Amino acid sequence: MADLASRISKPSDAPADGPSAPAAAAAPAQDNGNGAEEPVDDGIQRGLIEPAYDVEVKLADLQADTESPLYSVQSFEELGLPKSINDGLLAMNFKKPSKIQERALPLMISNPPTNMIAQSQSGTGKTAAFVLTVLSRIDFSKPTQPQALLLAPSRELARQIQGVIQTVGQFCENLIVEAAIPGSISRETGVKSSVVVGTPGTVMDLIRRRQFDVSQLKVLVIDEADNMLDQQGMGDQCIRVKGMLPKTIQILLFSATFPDKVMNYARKYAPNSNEIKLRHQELTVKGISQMYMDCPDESKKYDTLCKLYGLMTIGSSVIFVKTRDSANEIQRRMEADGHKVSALHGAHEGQNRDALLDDFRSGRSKVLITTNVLARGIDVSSVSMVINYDIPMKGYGDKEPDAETYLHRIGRTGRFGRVGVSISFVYDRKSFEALSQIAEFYGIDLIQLAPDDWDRTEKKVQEVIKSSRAKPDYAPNALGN
DNA sequence: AAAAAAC
Repeated sequence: MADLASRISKPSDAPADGPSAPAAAAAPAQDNGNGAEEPVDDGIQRGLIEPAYDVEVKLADLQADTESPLYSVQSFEELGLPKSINDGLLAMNFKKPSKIQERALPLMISNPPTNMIAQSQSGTGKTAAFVLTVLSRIDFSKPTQPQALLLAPSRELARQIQGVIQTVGQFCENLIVEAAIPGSISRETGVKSSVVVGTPGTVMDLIRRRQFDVSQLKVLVIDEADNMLDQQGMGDQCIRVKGMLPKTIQILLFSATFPDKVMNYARKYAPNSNEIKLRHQELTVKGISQMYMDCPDESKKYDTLCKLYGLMTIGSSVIFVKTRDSANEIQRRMEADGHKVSALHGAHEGQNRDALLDDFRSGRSKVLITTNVLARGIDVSSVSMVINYDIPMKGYGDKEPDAETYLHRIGRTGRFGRVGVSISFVYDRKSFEALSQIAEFYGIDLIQLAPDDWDRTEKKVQEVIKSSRAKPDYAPNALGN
């Protein structure tokens, strides 16, 4: 692959240009119209960023006809939730609803229950929004009667959501939350909780074995819904699961991305929904400084990765690769080269996966090499750098860049107003053009880094990462850590 | 040509 003639630019080249190139950051002044922000000259955002946010709310016919529903709330108290739930929010240091929460929550908790399709940038509080809705619908006097079902695309995300529900609901008496993931539900007893968070296959299995009584379910939440409904296999399972649930169940679909094609499925799956949708130019998170490294050939990607190790461990970092095998291979080589890294993917045992992620969350491990299994939803506030070792491609044959997965991957940093860095590796025309198309899709510029100008790379990355260590003054992450 | 998700 070391075809020097085919690479786009030498490391020492001036920033790439041309309409389809990821142009070097061209001094976008951040101006929120109130003059409070200093213009910056390098495209790097510093400190805590209040996300610019333009929601488009489309009301379901039912609610468009009524005047009563609140369209926006300024505080959680206004929602009129039980004190136990408000106490949970307080304990998590959730002081004020995020944008998505203030718009979506009143629509979701109102009666009669109405379906919702909600889109919001990564790290802006979607999880807490649907968790509050779920808790608002639970009758706590029936603690072992399943009343809410939440589906997620990976065991890691299901466990994380389970943790958020338990934390927000810590003052709710008799709240039991179970994860329906492989190995978690006892074969003897079956589901014995009011809230179930699971992956589609296991949930299907439990329902078929009659170990999960779905007759009293009030609400179905599908997180990462575009992925869940679009994926072959998971899409079918989601449809079958829905077919077995009460017809009146409230359906809530959440994601940071909803490609047009999948929006059609979503509207069929959750008919007559309220909708909150963003234009794709508004989907990138301002706090994430998106960079790319133009490597001379594929083998230099590994060398570059090793050079970045010192910067990766200032905070925590996630390295995304295409396959399980390359995750293992890079881990093996890095360890042989004296770096401490771990690798998490679907070939590992469930318990091993749980332990690896727990170590990463707690900071015991700081560099995690992984596949797309962790691209979506995973919330670890200390992640200050995301590396796209391989540019995400969709479908068979790697023909098309996967802009949605790119956005979800980089969204593992810059959570809740924090700042972070993403570095995408390109090394040939194909990877360069793929990244260019992604940049064009979102209407963004990427900051170019050159492998042989290490001083500049270090400076660019450090500027962001050091400021990311500052404590946020609002909205801690969804796990409250 | 991948990953994920069930037994």
